[in-house]
Amino acid sequence: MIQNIQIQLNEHLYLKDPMQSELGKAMLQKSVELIYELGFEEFTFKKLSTAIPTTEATIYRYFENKHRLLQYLTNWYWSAMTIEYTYLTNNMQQAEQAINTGIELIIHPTKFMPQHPMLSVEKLFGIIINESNKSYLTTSIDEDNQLKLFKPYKDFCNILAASFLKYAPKFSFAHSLASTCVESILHQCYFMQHLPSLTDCKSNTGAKGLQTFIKNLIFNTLDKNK
Amino acid sequence: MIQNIQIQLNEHLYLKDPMQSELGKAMLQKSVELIYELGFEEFTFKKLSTAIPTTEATIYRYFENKHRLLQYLTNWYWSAMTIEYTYLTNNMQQAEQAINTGIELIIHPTKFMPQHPMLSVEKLFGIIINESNKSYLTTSIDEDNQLKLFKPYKDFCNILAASFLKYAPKFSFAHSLASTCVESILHQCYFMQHLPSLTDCKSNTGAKGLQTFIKNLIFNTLDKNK
DNA sequence: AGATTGTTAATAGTAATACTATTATAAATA
DNA sequence: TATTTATAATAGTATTACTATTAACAATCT
Repeated sequence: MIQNIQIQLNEHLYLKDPMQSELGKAMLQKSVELIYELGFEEFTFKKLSTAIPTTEATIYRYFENKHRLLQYLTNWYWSAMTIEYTYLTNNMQQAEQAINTGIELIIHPTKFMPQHPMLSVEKLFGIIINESNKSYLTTSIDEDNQLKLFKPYKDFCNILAASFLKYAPKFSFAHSLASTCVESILHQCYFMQHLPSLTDCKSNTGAKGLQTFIKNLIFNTLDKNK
Repeated sequence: MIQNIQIQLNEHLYLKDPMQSELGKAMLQKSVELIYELGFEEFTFKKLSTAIPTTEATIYRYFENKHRLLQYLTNWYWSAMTIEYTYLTNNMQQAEQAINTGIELIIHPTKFMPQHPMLSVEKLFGIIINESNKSYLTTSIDEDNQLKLFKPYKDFCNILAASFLKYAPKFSFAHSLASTCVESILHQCYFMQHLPSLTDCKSNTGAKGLQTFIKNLIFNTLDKNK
C-alpha cells in the first residue's frame, strides 16, 4: 500500500526536497543504512558523502544539519505509520480490534508495512528505537515544535488516543496513555536487547510477551474507565 | 536524610573520585548547573572549566569524557532515589502505600529528598527528564552495561517491581511495568512542558493529573493480575 | 638541608566534526 | 549563441573533544 504513496513532509525539514532528485533519494537510503549501523552520534555527513558518493557540501544543500536529517526520517516513519494504521482500521466496527491492530503495528511494523524501495522499514524501526528520542530531546524543542516538526508523531498518538476514546469514551487520559504506550513499546524493545533486567519480555519469542504486557496494561486501564 | 550519606559510585565512572577533592566537588556542582541551563549537547568541558574556574585538562583528569560525567550524575540520582525509597517505605505494612509513595517520589523528588549541599535535586531532576535517556541510548551501551554503569537505575526499578509483586504476587510483568512507570513519568513531565498535545496532564496543577493517571494505570493492571 | 618521589595543574597542542564561502559546471531559457 | 539559473565541487574555518608533555608543588626520606 505505502510504496505507491508520496508522503509530503514538512518543508522545514529540508533545504531542498530529497525526494525530488536521485541524489537526494540516495542520501535518504544511505543515511538509513549508516545511522542503523553506526548509531546517530557516529554518523557524519562526511561518512554519508563517501558512501553515496558525493561531497559533504552537497548534502548540506539538502539538509541544514544531521539533526534535521534524523527528524526527516522520523517524520517519514510516523507519517507512514499513521497512513498504515488508518488503512488497517478502516471500516473496523470494534474499537477493541482497532486498538489491538495498533499495538501489533507498533511492535511489528515490518509485518504490516510493505518494503519501501528506498527506506527500509526494518532499519527505520531500529533507528526509531535507538535514536528517535534524540529528535526531540534537544534545546531547540520549542522552536522545532513551532515549525510543526513533530506533527506526524503527534498525529499517530492522537489517532491511537481516538481509538481509546471510542472504546472508553469517559477516559480522561487517552493522550497520555497513547504516548505512554508508544514510548513504552520502543523502550521495552531496547531493554530486551540491551538491559534485560528492566523487562520481563524476551526478544527471541517475537515479542509475544511484550504484546501481552501492553494489551494487558491498556485494556485493564480502559475497562475500568469505560 | 540523604545529605549525611556518602554515596559510593561505580569507579569506572571517573578517573579520579570527584568527591575526594574540593575541585572535584566544584565540578559536580557546576556541571549540574550548566547542563541544566544549556542542555547536554551545548555543555562542554571548556565551559565547565571557565565556570569553576580551572582548566579543561584538569577536568579530563577526573572524567574520561562528558558522557561519563552525565552517567556519574544519573548514577548518583538513582542511588539517592533508591536509598530514599527504601527509607520511606521501611516498615510499611501495605504494599499499596509503598507503591503510592514510590510514584509520588518519582514525580516530586524535591518534596522528599532534602537539599544536598552540592547536587541540587531540583536541577538533577530536570537533567534526568531531559538528558537521562542519552546516558544509555548510545552505541557503547553493552560495554557500559558490562561495567555495571546502569546498576543504580536498575536497582530502583527492581525495588519498585518488588513492591508491585508484593501487592500482586502472580503478576508476570513487574519489571516491565516498573521501567514503563518510571520512563512514562519522565516523558509525561517533558511533554507537559514542551509537547502538551501528547498528554492530558497539566504542569501548573503540580502534576496532580499525572499522579492520577499513573496510579490508575498501575493499580488497574495489578488488581486484574492479583 | 637537599634529593627523591608522587600528585596535581598548566601549556600547547591534534584529530575530527559541523558547517560555510567561493568557484566551477551543466542545464535551461531567451 | 548568449544569458541566466540550478546544481555540484573545492577548499576552506571554527569549534569540539581529547591528549601529550611539561611545570609546579608538596610530602617523604636520607
